[in-house]
Amino acid sequence: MQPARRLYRRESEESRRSSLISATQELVAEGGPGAATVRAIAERAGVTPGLIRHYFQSKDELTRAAYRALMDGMTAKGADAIEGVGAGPEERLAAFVAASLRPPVLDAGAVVLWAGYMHKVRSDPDLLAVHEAGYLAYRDTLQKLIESLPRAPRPGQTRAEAIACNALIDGLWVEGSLLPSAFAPGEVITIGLTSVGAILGVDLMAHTAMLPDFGKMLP
Amino acid sequence: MQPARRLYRRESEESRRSSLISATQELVAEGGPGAATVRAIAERAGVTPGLIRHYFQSKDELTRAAYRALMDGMTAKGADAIEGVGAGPEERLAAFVAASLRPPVLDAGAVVLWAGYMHKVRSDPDLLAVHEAGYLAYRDTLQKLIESLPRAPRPGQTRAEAIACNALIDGLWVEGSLLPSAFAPGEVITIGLTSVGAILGVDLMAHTAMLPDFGKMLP
DNA sequence: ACGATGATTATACGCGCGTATAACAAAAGG
DNA sequence: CCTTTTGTTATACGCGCGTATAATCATCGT
Repeated sequence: MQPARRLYRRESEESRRSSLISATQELVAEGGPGAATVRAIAERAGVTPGLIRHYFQSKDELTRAAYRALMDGMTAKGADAIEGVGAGPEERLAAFVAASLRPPVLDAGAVVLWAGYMHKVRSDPDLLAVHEAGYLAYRDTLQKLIESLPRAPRPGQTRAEAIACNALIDGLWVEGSLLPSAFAPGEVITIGLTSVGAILGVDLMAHTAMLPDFGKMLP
Repeated sequence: MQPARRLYRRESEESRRSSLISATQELVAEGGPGAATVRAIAERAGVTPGLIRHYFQSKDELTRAAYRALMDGMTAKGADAIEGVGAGPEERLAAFVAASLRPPVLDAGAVVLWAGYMHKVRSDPDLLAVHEAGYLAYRDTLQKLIESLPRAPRPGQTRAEAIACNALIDGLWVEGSLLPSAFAPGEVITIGLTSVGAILGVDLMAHTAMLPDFGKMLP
């Protein structure tokens, strides 16, 4: 008598693909790129290893899909944050900055995941394009928010400001996620708002009334 | 007749260790953590794989040594930049910022190397300590430079400013290295100096006369 | 009810990994 | 010049990797 063959249900292609992509992201976030083996991914997704190659031509293709999904998700969360927020340009910008420096965007797993793919971004033209598109999309959103501020900028000024604010937010995102214990609650958001305001010459801290749970964090 | 045994020279422990560490760093920078196998490292260092285990108890120990060396090297380069620079606080700060945003610190290989170790930083207490020490040392240097500026800061202000400037520099370092084609020559340094100045309320661009080759980059 | 379809499982293969250990030879001492 | 020491090479082992392919059975159209 041999062991019973494993029972299973058929699922839609979309469901399987997203399960496998999520499992890949989780494993990379938890243990780095090396932890995302086909066997581990399959186990996390509740299937057997062979199925991966039924939906993706190779592990590399799954890897690319997971990176694409990460980038899309991050920009989507940023866009969500300025949906339905009051009409004031300062308020909208403050909401965007704060959303980028708060979970689920501010998350150690996300940073490790992003970092884990970095070397592939350099060597794989396809992934480089994904990265560049994601980066520029984020920066473009930021630049449009900056342009809507009531100021009279010199030509080329908003581009430089958008790059600077983007870099500032990125840096806070990384260190705030990686060394959360080095910061007081809400400190990262406060520093982000204050500094973006200083770069742009506006007072964003005066427009934080609508940020969820932000008032409670301040001393 | 069997193939001749490979000739070799004996070398000092220090020389071997640093060769192996350099080889590890190069390989991670070029192809990510997965490319730094014991066989590849040994070949790059001009030895055979077994020698690695003569100088390091395990590959993991070599990995840790390589990360430590990266962090030490980066902070050392930052400290070098303010050695022997004119006495003005603004000049010294400008030199420090510029040095962080220019090769050899601004380098795609260094970013990939740094990113490649990120997941280990989270899971290995030893590496986390190295990272935290390096991060805080850099931030501390920055904070001391900020405190030397001719201003009257509120209590706690310089800490927040140092965090912000550090994050800004980090973000520019990453994107400037990863997407060099997205920036004009010297643009990253200009944006860094302008934005750090804006955060601190000083004009650093007025103190760039002593920066090597910087004037030539401006339009 | 049942046969066709293809999503899913099961099994196997070859390769490169990190590691362990024995054989060798280059340098140093007497 | 011969012996000792030990830095270095050579070889092997077991494991887990990504991949390939065959067997199976859940589902669906008729």
